[in-house]
Amino acid sequence: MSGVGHNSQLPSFIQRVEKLLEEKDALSEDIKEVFSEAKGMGFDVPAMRRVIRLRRMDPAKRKEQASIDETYMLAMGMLD
Amino acid sequence: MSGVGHNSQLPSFIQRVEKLLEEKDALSEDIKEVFSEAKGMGFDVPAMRRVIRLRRMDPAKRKEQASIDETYMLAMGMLD
Amino acid sequence: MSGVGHNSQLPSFIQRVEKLLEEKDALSEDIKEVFSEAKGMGFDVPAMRRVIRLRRMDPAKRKEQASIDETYMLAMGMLD
Amino acid sequence: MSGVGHNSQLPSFIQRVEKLLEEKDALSEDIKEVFSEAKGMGFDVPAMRRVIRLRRMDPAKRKEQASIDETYMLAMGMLD
DNA sequence: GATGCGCTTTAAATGC
DNA sequence: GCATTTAAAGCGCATC
Repeated sequence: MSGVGHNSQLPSFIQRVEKLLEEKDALSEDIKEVFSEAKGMGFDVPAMRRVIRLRRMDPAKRKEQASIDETYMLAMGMLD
Repeated sequence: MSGVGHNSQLPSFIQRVEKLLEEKDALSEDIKEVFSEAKGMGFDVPAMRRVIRLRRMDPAKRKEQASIDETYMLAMGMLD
Repeated sequence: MSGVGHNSQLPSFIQRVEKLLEEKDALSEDIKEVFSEAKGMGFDVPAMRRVIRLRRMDPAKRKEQASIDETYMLAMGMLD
Repeated sequence: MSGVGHNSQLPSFIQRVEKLLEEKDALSEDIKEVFSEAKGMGFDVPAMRRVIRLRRMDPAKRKEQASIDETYMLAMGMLD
């Protein structure tokens, strides 16, 4: 069974989430505009996304992953 | 070919995006907390998400979809 | 630390997975073709997908979800 | 408007897709088992997935991407 | 060992 | 074909 919450409280929760979602949407728009501007100056947007993802990773974890990847690629003959 | 942009301008773009992403992350955290609070009061969080998704859809589109779905479900014998 | 596996065994595992992935890709292609054919006859593909998704759900679970959704939508004044 | 297709034909399309989906599910299970076996022998499954993804990319495209990534990372001071 | 759940990441699909 | 939006998969964790 689900839903023992008092349903009169539901609108408040829903509206709080919706307000936050609207703010998220606005930020997504802002990000899109930055990428659009960068693209207009000749930058490669997917590459920018990849770099940003790497920068957001923990550096130690990133190095560890790169090390394992290299080991596995070597074992697969992908580095010759 | 990609990347004719002047790379000295890249850090500015990247940093602008990263700042916006941090704000998005903060909002995601806020949303998570609202759902957590709602869950603590007995609400069904996946159901809340479904309702929110419906509310964010264009009403006309929502009705149209529901109508088609019903037609197809009827054709599939799912409504007996 | 990761990767105590004997790397000489890695290619076998990788190739087994890749073969299975190719078979999955072929099936995905087949599915795409069925939808394409259906679309060509006037069917609404996204609606078909929604119906299929519903059919793949456990019926009891589906009913339970629909019931909760209705309760919540009622609480949100979406059913008037 | 959607749905000019003759609905008596819908079940056939739906069932064809569902059959293919079941086959896909079976393959997904098989893949999961291979990874589970590999994991049991000490291999790093996420790393295996990354390697497989790289292997499935077009080599020229992969090289091109790596090159751009390096350029951008250099511009961001991530390679010092 | 397998089940469920929340979160993250990845892939697919839709629409322009 | 490309970009956005949406759905699915995978992973970690907790539990039984």
